[in-house]
Amino acid sequence: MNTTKKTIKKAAINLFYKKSYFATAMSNIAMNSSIRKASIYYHYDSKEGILFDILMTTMKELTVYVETCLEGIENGENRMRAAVRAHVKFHCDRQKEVLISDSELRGLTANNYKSFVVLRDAYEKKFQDMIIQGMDQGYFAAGDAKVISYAILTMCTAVANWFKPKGRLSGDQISSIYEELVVTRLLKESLPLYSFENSVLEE
Amino acid sequence: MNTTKKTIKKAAINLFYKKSYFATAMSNIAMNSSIRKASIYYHYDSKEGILFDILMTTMKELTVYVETCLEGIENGENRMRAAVRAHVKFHCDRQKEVLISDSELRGLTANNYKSFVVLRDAYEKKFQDMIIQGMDQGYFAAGDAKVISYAILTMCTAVANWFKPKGRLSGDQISSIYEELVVTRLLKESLPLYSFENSVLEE
DNA sequence: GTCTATAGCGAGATAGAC
DNA sequence: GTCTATCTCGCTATAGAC
Repeated sequence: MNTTKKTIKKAAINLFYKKSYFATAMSNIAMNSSIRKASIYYHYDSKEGILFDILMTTMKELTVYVETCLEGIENGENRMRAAVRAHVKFHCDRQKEVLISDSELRGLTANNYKSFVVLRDAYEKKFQDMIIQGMDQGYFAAGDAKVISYAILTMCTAVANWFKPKGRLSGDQISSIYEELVVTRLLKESLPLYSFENSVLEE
Repeated sequence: MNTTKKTIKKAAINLFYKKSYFATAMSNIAMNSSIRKASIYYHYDSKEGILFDILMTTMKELTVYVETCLEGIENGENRMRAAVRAHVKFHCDRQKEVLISDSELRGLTANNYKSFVVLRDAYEKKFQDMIIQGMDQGYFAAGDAKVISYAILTMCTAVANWFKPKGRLSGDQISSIYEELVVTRLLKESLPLYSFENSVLEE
């Protein structure tokens, strides 16, 4: 992707985040890219094209990032820990893009919407499978796997709603807190007492 | 509020939920209210006036509902349980309005935005205070109270993102699951072993 | 209280010069 | 590849009849 296109995309990310997709005009994007609005159409077919580009690349990069962080980890609990860490970290580092991904899907026409949802569902399924496997094999506490998956994913995703880049805690610190909250508390809490010592010794 | 105004508000809620605030035109609202768009301006000053009405009444009703559900409950843990149940139930029952409240704040001009945020912050502070008190008094496990508050509130709020009115689980069932997830797992998990029996017997 | 008609504006997108 | 100029459309909001 050439420099101008990158500039346009970055300006769009800032504006869609700040004002929302529909409230952002092509002229706004143009002004923030130091270009005339007609020139944008050399790089993108339409306004929706910009949104689609942002959404797809963000979703793909999230998927790749989490996969990279899981590489080489065999143990199921540790994979879950790494996945939560990576998901939360990405949602701190790429706050604007992921918030757009969360709230601007209604800006997509049917086909583009479908393309995006395929990626998102595949991503979410990986988390669900990790949780279900843990429950099946007993290293995570039993529970309604679907609901617990939603609870965990939405909780980790929502970090992007309140994270402040210059706040008290860094993205890494928040990732660590969430790793503990999710895996130690949410997923392992209700192990029966008699197995508690075992589960500690086994790790 | 008269019948016509209620009809307009209800149509707006459906459209803002489905298409977003900015993508909804006054003519859309008019059509779904079986009225001409000019007639809307007899009931509301502006399009933003409709949004503001929806946001404020929803926030106020949420606050009143949760307060009502807490009435007469003294025990701190039980208050937290009731608050989570009520919050989640409301987010199932009033799914459309709360999703608008979550994603359309950028449609408000400065003064209206401030008015809304005052209500929202006051509401969230009640949850935070319950959590902090529980940690101080030791019936909730220690942790970063701020982050845990955010984690809990965003997780419970996000139920509105995936809840399906005709799905497998009712709002009441989901409320129960979340009550357990939040209070038993997230907030009580890491009590040290020696106090575990005590904390069970004391309840 | 609701209507028809329209003002006034800014949007997304295109044409064609350079 | 970027520009100026412009098309066409639909938006929020208002005027004034009934």
